[in-house]
Amino acid sequence: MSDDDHAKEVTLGRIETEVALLMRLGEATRRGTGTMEHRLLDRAAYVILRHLDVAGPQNVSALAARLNLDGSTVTRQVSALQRDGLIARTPDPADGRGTVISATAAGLQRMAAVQAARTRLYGEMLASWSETDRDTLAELLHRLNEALDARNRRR
Amino acid sequence: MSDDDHAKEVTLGRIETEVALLMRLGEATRRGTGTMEHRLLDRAAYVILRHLDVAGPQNVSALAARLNLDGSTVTRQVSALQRDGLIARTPDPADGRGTVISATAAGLQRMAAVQAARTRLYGEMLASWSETDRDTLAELLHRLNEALDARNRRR
DNA sequence: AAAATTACCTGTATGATACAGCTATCTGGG
DNA sequence: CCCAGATAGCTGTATCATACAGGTAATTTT
Repeated sequence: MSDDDHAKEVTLGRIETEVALLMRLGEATRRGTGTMEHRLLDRAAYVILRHLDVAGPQNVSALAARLNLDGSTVTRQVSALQRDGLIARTPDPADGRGTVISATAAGLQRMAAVQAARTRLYGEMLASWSETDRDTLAELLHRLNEALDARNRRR
Repeated sequence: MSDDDHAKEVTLGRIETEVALLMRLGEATRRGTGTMEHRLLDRAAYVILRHLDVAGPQNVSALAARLNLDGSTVTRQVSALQRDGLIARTPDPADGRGTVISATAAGLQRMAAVQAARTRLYGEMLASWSETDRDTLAELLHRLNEALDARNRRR
């Protein structure tokens, strides 16, 4: 193995390490902030509402595919969200089997509150960072996610 | 709000979005690769073995504190790992209450295999990236994790 | 119009985790 | 030296997120 290959290997190992760590820390953070605004929405509820916000009303299968979740999981999450009045189910006019899920005003508001709390948290944590570094992090994370997503979908 | 503040806000929002997405994609990837080398170790087992590898034998409480997990969770994970012969429990000579957890050769080997598989995966996914970008990603993720960790511990 | 597919739901199982309570051990102030 | 309180680890129990398998109803294909 050449020196270059070795350096590349080391870097990939570091990325692997840091992503694994981030997963754990992210979990812990989500749980730790539970007493505050976060407990308002659990994990899946948040991502579902976010997705409905950016992508608009859609049916369960579309959500499941987009979020890499089993349909049954989304069904249950959606049921819980409906119980809490955060989403509404309406029959799909174009397909009698389908139900269209749409976020309610309350749901969007709740989601926005959690989002704001989290953004604030990142603001505090990254207060000492340069704007350039923050920007670069956002950009590289975005590209990493694209790569992960592409890989997940391909297989 | 000044233009600068606004830009900062936007960047933080992007980071929040991308981290949330990464959590979901990471989960999906972990599950999706389950048929291969990954199924050899479940999530917590991997991080425990990794930590034992880098930080050496230690007792349950130390592991729990380091990994931001409840002691009971670590106890159970460790029991499963012991059942599979991947770690060994020995009484702590310095403290009759404690048990020292150490990775076995089999455990380290298993962990290394998973690590290699994941590193390979990142290599494929990030094949088109420049070495500079990969390096920057590793560095910024590291700093992000430090920030998250500091925040978790403070509270 | 029968067959195949799709959408959603429900039953059931698994895994990771937390919290509360237990026992054994340790430690520091009288 | 001894007891009160702290600590280490374990076990019981609960919750949550998720998957897979199977069911029903509606749709699409042939």
